[in-house]
Amino acid sequence: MRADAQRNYARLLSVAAEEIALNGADASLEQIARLAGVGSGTVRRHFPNRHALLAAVFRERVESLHAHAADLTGRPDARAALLEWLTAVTTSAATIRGLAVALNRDCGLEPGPAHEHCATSRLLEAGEPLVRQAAGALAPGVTVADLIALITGIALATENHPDPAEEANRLLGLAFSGISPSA
Amino acid sequence: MRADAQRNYARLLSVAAEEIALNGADASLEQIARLAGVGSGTVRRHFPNRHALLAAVFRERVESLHAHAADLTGRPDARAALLEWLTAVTTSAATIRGLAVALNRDCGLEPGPAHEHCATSRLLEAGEPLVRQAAGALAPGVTVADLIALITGIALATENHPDPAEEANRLLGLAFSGISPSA
DNA sequence: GTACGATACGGAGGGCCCCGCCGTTTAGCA
DNA sequence: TGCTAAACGGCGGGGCCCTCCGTATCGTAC
Repeated sequence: MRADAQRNYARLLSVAAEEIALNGADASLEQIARLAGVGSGTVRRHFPNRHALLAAVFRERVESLHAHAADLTGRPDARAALLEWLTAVTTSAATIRGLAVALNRDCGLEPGPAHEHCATSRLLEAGEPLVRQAAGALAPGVTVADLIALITGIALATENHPDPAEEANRLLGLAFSGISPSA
Repeated sequence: MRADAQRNYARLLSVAAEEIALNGADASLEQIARLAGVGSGTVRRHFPNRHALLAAVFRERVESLHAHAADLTGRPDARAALLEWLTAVTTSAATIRGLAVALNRDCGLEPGPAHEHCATSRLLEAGEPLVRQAAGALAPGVTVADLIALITGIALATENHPDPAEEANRLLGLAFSGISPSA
């Protein structure tokens, strides 16, 4: 990768992060190009579509959640470990504008090599051991995918709330323990 | 309202319903105008913004859910009644393309007279008695708003699933009884 | 230090969309 | 039948996405 390409890539990533934080996942790619001082073609060269840009912007955060999950595996209280991780994911999804949308969208991609390395897949990988560990304490049939879908949904639904993270975590807590537990 | 205006309104509503079912809540307003055989100005005259169009398109369905809730109040098993209604709402939100997005968006409106009569408010009104009845069987602090938010989120998150309604209801069931009930 | 090939860049152009506006048509009443 | 207010259609401005291609720049080989 040429030096100027690297510079532009970094600039774009940083500007895109700000712009997405400001305007959500539908931020204007042309505006990002303008703010980064590059042509619109350069954006599309580095990121062939919006999804690629979102993935790149959120990559670090997703990796950090991945690492967090790794830290939690093997904890004596598997249920608490799972809940801690789910809370961390929820907080990120509800706090970081655009992340929930990005997670939600890459569920709609056709399978393929790109799909295997997308943010959602990384989260599924990360959470799978935690779910397996806690399986005994979970309702039958619960999968990591269910939990990630639920969190994504909760984050999307609380986007307009005054305090998204708090509200999202409250809903997560309700769903985890049960809205109407006395079955 | 003049006769021609009524005709156009009806045509627009019907065309919009099809087009939204096909392309989601972001369907092109100009395309709707074209299909209805009217000018784009006519669309904007009847529906000053996209949200107004969505509200009108989904009005009947929301009213039907409202009525369903009324039918269920007073049932002996309050918990089952609530769950039945939530299931109906979930099925609608997951099946009818664009409805979940519409519900999610009108949470973001500034308060005002329009906000009081929006689809979400109608659902809140409808569900409130059911929640009150079932309060004894619910986790402390649960509100109708929580449940509607959760359902909206679930519907958004399962939009890309092969069978959205089934998956959405499965997630609803999990959240209702608890993902990890043994608290 | 220079010359060259590959790589990356920028921006113009086409298509679509939303939105505001205004001249024209038409429905409904007198 | 004539009139007026309501409703209509579509034009023009602005924005965005996307493709494409001539140009500038980087890095290397000599």
